[in-house]
Amino acid sequence: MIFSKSCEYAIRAVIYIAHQSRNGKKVSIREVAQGIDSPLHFIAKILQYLSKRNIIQSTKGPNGGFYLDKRAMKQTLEDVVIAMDGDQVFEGCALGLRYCSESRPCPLHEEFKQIREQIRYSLQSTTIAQFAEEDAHKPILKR
Amino acid sequence: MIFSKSCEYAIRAVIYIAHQSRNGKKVSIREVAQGIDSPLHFIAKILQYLSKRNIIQSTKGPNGGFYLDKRAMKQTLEDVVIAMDGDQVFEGCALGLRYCSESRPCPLHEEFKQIREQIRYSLQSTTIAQFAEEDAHKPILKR
DNA sequence: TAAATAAAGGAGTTTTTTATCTTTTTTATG
DNA sequence: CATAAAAAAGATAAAAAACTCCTTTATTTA
Repeated sequence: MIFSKSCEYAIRAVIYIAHQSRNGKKVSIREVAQGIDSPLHFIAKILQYLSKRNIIQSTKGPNGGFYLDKRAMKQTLEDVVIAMDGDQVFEGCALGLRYCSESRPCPLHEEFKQIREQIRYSLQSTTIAQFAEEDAHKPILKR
Repeated sequence: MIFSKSCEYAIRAVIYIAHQSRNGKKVSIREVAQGIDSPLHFIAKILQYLSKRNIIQSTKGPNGGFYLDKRAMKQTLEDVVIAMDGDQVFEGCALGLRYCSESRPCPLHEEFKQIREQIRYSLQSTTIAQFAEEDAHKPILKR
């Protein structure tokens, strides 16, 4: 698995919220959980964390919920991934070797450097805003 | 992390054993653990498992240890990874969605299909035998 | 054949990740 | 201001992954 479960849920949630908030609509924890088919209480924690990290926004009380402001819409999936899993996805050695680096590469270094770069590139070039567009995700996330 | 810790150790161990067994030398658990800087008892379990799965060979008793026969040398790193982590590394959806497939792709499907293919290709094109060669891994695994 | 060596096997423990439940705080509105 | 709606916070719990220890079995060799 490239991303942790938390990170997978986070990405799915951000995509869902982006899509739902295209008309300024806010969504509750319950809606997110149903919309992306994730455990209610677990996604609650994740949303709370993403909110604290300013990846998403939230307001309490009636008509409150989670949404994305303009600034947040400009972020990329890379930001979400880094918030959740840090940058070992892009930086870490495939063999888990601490010493591994450009100057002292492990046997798989060159191969995986490319792979990591491609992962980073893919995530960098996908902005959250793209998911807000009308049928940006015809294949809906749920089920 | 692309691979599990067990898988990382497994790859490192196989590379190490391949290199050591280039003159028919067998290596003990202790040697492997030191050689690749891994927990002794943990790598013992992994080697045991790899041996049962016929990824590596072993003999008991004095002068025994782990080694690789001709057939094993012809395997690729893909075989090692599949033995340890199964094929979700190559097959699974980046967002952990069960429904995700060619006919019903998730929003990141196409991007990650390429990434997974590249991972598979890299591992397929790296045979164990390559690591047996004299300075196939100048940057030694240890430390 | 006894002793030593080395892996195999079985049975834990610890740590991390994933998941749940309950209480508190904030906010809107009748 | 009372009530309800919603997220924030805190405290556990369950499951999985990582890691350890002890006993058994197989093999060599003196």
